[in-house]
Amino acid sequence: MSRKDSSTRTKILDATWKLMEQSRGQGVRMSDIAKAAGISRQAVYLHFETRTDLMIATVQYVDEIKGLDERLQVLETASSGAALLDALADVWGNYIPEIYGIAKAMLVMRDEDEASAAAWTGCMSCLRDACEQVVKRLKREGLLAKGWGAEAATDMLFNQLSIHNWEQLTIESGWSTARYVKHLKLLLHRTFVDEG
Amino acid sequence: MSRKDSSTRTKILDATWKLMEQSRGQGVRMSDIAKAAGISRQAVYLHFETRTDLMIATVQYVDEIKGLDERLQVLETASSGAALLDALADVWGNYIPEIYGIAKAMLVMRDEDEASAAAWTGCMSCLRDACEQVVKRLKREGLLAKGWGAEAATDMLFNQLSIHNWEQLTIESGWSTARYVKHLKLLLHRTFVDEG
DNA sequence: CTGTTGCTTGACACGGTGTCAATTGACATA
DNA sequence: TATGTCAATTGACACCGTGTCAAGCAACAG
Repeated sequence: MSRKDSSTRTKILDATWKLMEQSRGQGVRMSDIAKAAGISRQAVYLHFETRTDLMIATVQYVDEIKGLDERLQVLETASSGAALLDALADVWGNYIPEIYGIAKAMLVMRDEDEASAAAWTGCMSCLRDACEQVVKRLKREGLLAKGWGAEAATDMLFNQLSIHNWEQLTIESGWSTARYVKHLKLLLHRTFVDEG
Repeated sequence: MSRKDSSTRTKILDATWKLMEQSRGQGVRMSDIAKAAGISRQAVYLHFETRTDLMIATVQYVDEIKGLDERLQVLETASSGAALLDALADVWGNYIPEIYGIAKAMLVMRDEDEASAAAWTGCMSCLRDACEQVVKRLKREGLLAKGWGAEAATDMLFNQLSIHNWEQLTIESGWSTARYVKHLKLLLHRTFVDEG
């Protein structure tokens, strides 16, 4: 498709993705990636200038394949603000486990790397937009709970969807994804939806 | 007091703490700490075997001085489960900014270091206990909202207090601590307290 | 005067990232 | 068939941060 789809490049991206998922985004070296891709370590640098570069490219690669954007489009069909909240929790909550490895790697890098931070924020913007839409819809329907401004509610909703939260509840507290989604929905409804 | 209170050791702990707060827990090298403590880099290793060791000791040092335990004792005096929730949000929400630097450093290390993870979990256990107490109290009073078991509510409450959440809302979304505490309380009440 | 204690200095090993130069093998084109 | 180009290989090396080691030094105690 694009100018840069040499099969080697794709092999590297696939290898990176796979290793990141396997090791939950940690302890993966450039040499591991090279080995997994079946090439020399130096060849990786022929395609990606730095480790950061490679990670960002991988995130975009995964994003293209997994298509969060498209998944979020089911939100268009929701019949009410409350239904929107559920749909958002479903889509996102089931998406996280599919991308956790590379996402975690990005979360780690972003602490130390300006470029990673920017790239990640970009990736998350479509989710943030979705949060904003949901809040607006709730407000329009007069169902946004008392005490929440649109802005604060958006920030908080977005915050509730953070990967760290999923991480703590599933990996640390041992929740299943279904349990996570179920209680997330419960929290979101009680928090944001006014039960007239 | 204890066997290990040589003034040099304290100097190192103070320097580590200060640097961690200044740089938000990142990019602090052993040599930086040594310089800040006014000693040679090697002298640090005379007191702490590894970087991990030093971080754990610093966390305990800060914990002793800041005394989260004692602060949480005001919870004893709360008149109701709902008041407990507020008190918990107040105490913890105002505690985080005071220890964010070293806490962030631990959060980063714990991803790669088993010992750090264990130490951090230990530090957080008193907070988790507090969460459990609050939930139990709510339940006893019949005010724990429908849909929540004691266990799930505890996990979720603890999760809501995570430093990552504070980090995202304040540093990323620009909230003040007061705004954070206020909306945290709002969320906690709506989520967990049954308004008959 | 001797030992011990706490620290200094300087050198070094290791692991991971990133760079560089020389080489090879495949393929296209004249 | 000769030539040039492109992608990849090999091996060496620099840089950084952590952690180790050995030798030395200054102060203080018996």
